[in-house]
Parts: sequence; structure tokens; C-alpha cells
Amino acid sequence: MPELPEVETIVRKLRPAIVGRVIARLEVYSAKSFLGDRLDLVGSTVLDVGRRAKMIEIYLDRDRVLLTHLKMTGQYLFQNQDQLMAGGHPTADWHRQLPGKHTRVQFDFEGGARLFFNDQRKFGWIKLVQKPELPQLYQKLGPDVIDKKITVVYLSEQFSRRKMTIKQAIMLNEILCGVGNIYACDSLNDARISPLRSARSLNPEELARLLTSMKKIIASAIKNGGTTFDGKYVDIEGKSGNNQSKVLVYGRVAKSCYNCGGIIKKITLGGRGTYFCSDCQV
DNA sequence: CGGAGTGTTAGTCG
DNA sequence: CCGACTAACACTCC
Repeated sequence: MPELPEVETIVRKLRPAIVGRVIARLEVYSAKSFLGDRLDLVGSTVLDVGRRAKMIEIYLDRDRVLLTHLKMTGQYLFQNQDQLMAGGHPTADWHRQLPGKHTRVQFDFEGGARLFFNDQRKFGWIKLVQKPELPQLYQKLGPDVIDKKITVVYLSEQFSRRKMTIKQAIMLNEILCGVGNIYACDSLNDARISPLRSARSLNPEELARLLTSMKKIIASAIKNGGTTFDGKYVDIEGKSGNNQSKVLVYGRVAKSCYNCGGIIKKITLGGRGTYFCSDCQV
């Protein structure tokens, strides 16, 4: 269930794996997982792989883009048959049967490599769109949290009109993209700000602290290859990330806060589990 | 067995 | 405009 660091990790591994490959076959096992007209996809070449917010962009020839949102349980898994036949090492998930129970879409490339879109809960999707449609599709999205456009002045202006809590506000995609539940909780802990504060109540000094924390937490999670709980996020080889050992508060209810030793509490905000330390987060 | 919870986000309704 | 709530779905945990 990827947030920005997990999606970014997938994109970085997917790019060298599939750029230049030609789609030889497409199999859709779950109709609702593939949106758009998929005629003429066979024979298309992958030109590049990118990311916007938590979406993966697979650029094809003829100005087409396969846009993917992994939502809660989506995964891309890549297997390279020709490398195996040439004596390469099996990938980490080689024990995994692919296509499997949760495989919703399968791409076969010329030469034998295959890309699987697995998604247990079927919230995720792959959508075939035309490149010129992208700006329209992204219209309601704020800048990525790591974008230079996100400044204290920008956040202050955006939050001033909102009555919601600061935690809900930093997860709102129309303001800024890429901060999901884990990193929202952790950023607030790092910045020593309570998730229960109203967004408009933060002063510029607190906003600056929060912004620094969000960027730091996200960058560190990318460096660590993302956070894996229960195997729900894995990279394209089926491998878990390494950031779970670095998590500050998410999922650590009743454990002690690394800042101050206080006991971490769990509450619900906007229907999402929210972990924080009421001793040092004020 | 029933109910709650899960890393997302659109949509609806007041 | 805003915010509260729900649905989409499958599975695990208590």
C-alpha cells in the first residue's frame, strides 16, 4: 500500500527493467483493473517510466501513457525469462506463482520478460490515456511534497482556510501530494506537532519545522527503498523495503517515543489510524 | 463466527 | 466552500 517513497522506488526499478521493451501480449484477468481502449497496445515500445503523486506513468510510443494507481494493495512484479535462461539468478519472488490469484493484468514483452500487475483488493487501476490528457487529469493535484513549490508561504495560505486537523490537511492531495498515512504520522512526530491541531493554528515556525520533517522523512524512506508491513508493498522483484525499521510512530502503539520516551497512542482521525506521542507532540 | 481494521481516494450528502 | 461519511474489495486479526 504504497505512498510516494514506495511508488518512487518502484519507478526507479521499473525504468531500467522495461524501457525499450516491446509489448507482445496483454492479458487482463480483471476487467475493472484496466481502463481505456487497449486495442493496438501490442507492438508498442516503452519509452520511459515516470511518477506524479502516487501514480506511475509508463510512456509508450504514439503519445500514449499507461497510468497506474496502486491504491492500497497494488504491486508491479517483473520477471525476465530470457535472463533466467541465460543462467542469471532467479529474482527474489521466484517462488511466487505468476500469474497468481491476485494477478489482474499481465504484460508479455518480446524476448520473454513479463510484467504483472497484482492487486488483492482491486482498488488500483491501470488506465491507457493520451499524453496530452495528463495535465487535465492532474489538474486538481497540488505539487508533490518534494517539489520546490511547496513552501511555508504556500502551506500557510492553503491551510488558513481549513478547519480540519493538520494531519488530515497534509494528506489532502489538492494541497500537496505524496504524504500518506505512515509518513503523515511520522512527519508530525519528527516535527513535534500534534496531529489534532487545526491546520490553520500552525504558526510559520511550526510550518517550517513540519515541512522540513516531511521532506526529510520522505527522502529517507526513498533512500531506504520504502516501508513494508505484511508484505503489502514489495518492489518489482518481490522484495520488501528497508524503511520499516526506521518508522517513528506508525503502528507503534503503546511503545515508547524515540524523542522523549512517552507512550505512543493510537486514535482515529478522518477514519484513519493515527499514531502520536502526546508528551512531545503539542 | 462477527466485526473491525488495512499504507487510497472519489463521490455523495448535508 | 467545507467537512463528515461511504464505497470500491479481499483478507487478517481479535
